[in-house]
Amino acid sequence: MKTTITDVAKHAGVSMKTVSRVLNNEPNVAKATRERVTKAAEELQYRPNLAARGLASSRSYLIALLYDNPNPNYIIQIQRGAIEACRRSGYHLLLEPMTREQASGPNIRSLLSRLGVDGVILTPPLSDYLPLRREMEALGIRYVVVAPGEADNVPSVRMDDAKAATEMATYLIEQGHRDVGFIIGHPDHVSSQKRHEGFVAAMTQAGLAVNDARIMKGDFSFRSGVKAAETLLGDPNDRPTAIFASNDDMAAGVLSVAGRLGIDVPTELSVCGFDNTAIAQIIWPKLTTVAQPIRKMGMKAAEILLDRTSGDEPVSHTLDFEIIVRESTGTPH
Amino acid sequence: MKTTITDVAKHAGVSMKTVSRVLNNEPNVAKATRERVTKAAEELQYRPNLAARGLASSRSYLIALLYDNPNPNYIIQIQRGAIEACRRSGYHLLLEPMTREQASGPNIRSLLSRLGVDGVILTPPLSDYLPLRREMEALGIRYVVVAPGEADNVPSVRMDDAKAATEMATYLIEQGHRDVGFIIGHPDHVSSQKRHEGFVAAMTQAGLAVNDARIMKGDFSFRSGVKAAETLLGDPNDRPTAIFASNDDMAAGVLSVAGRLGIDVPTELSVCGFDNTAIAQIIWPKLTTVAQPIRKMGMKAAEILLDRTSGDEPVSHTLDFEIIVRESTGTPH
DNA sequence: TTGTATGCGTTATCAC
DNA sequence: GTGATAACGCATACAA
Repeated sequence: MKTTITDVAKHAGVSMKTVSRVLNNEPNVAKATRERVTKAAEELQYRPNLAARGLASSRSYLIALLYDNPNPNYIIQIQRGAIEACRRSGYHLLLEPMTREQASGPNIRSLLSRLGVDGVILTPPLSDYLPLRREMEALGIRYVVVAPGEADNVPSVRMDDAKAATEMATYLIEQGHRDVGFIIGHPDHVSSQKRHEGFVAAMTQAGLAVNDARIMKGDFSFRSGVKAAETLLGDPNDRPTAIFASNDDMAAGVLSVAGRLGIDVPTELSVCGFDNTAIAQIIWPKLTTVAQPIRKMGMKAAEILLDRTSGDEPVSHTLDFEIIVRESTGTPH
Repeated sequence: MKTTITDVAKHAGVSMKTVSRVLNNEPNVAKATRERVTKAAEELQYRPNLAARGLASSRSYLIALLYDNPNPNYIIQIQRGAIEACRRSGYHLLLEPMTREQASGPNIRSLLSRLGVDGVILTPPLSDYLPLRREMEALGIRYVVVAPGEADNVPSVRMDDAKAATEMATYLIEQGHRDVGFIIGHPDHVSSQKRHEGFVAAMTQAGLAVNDARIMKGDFSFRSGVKAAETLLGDPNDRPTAIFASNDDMAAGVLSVAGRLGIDVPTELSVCGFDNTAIAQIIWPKLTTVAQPIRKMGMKAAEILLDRTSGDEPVSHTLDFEIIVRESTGTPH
């Protein structure tokens, strides 16, 4: 039924060690032998046994993804990227959703050590959860954090929110907009602050005044986008020609208010968001927005974990975002 | 560093076999011995090694979730449920995203057998992908399909779309609506047809005529919802008092048209969707919709896999949906 | 370039 | 009830 490495060895007329060498692409095998073994493995439909391999090498060929209360799209993309990297190295991805409470509870230690995974990926908000990191370090488990708030001295993968916001605002300015409204995100998120800073930087760089009346406070919700837009667009004689919302949900809120007020987008008003979530494409007109390299972050995180050659110095990678121009922005008139 | 079963045995003054017995809750162990072993394991912070256990028992303690082009929210919820069930049994969930092409390619066989998982969960649209199922059967891998189109003779977990649509429509009728519009989903999805059938059944049961002019064809997209609503609501003198869209995206489209036309929801028009996706709560007014028991389906699927006691007869489970009433529906006036 | 012997940590077999 | 001892399938020193 199950063909083992010994069967292959017998079939190829070599020792199991040689088979092992071939299977793991180790050097020092004659070309002819290698081919013979490969062929034998093929014929016997040999598949290495993960458990046996793991036991012998004291590796699990597994890495774990830890997350809490995920934004489904975000976490799915992280997963995609991580899995892609795993497959290239014969690894598999284990899922471990957990609340902050669980992450700090007494069980986390047993959970982590029981897994016996070769590495762990931490996603927000777990990325900034220090007790969890401590635990991993105590257990000697390699880990990479995704999009941490602070630039700690740990392996991490991130995106430059401020730079992205600057670039998006600059795009708006280049389109000819001079009077741009901005809706800030939830005050508890580091990204809110950074995106706001990035926006201000772009305006300043362009020599444009940042009018406080055009800066609204939101909380990342559709509803808060609606409210901000009602204020921003309330006076027909004093409206910005563009509104930059800190995320897509709020931008969608702006769009709905514009529709209600009979303001055509993008001819009378340009609207852009941030995150490139599903709603950006669902809604109409489709949103111009910033796409975070989420999939790539997941991939890179896994790669860092799987790359055993890398030294001990923690590597921090900043990946490129992308400005996605759709139908919700244009030149003012 | 790593405490093994032998360490625990020594510490407790018994043989490793006895420890194994205790750990696996096997019978034939004196109560006192059992306690002594448990205590020793506790003190030594013993954690069983997955790989070793798997090798010896020829089980992997892993089940795999196969999916293709997932709706993020859907798959995340399936994952949550499956993981919950897995944890209760000391299992872990492996993720295997794959396209239909991959699932039918030559690699699938090696991938499946290499995994050595103890079971596989298939989610739509892979649930109805027969070649994949064949492969699993040939390999002798246990599997459960989630929400298959046809009621085959395989273990499955599903929801009754038609019944849910009937119940939702009945709710509308009970609110006093007599003239209800309906937007059909994408023609390629089995659920579209079933939801339509369910709607018609409710109307018929209530003795209400199903006016063809009130039945629109959509494709599950926001845009198609907009178009359907424009037709349905175009004539101020001939409008339905409620619109039932086959999914939330289309319902959101209806909402946006209503907003543009100055039709107040829910006082002048009731709108409801299906699926309870994120947009149902993001948008305003929040959508009345049908919540599929997605998490539970994932959980049930995993349970079926992990329940070795169940006989050979394939079990099909139909789980309960839930009608979620929010702000987008009310009584007509 | 190839082979032999041993061990990884657990479960399973059988004897006591 | 309990305990030796042999698998499980592979990797890894160490030899040859």
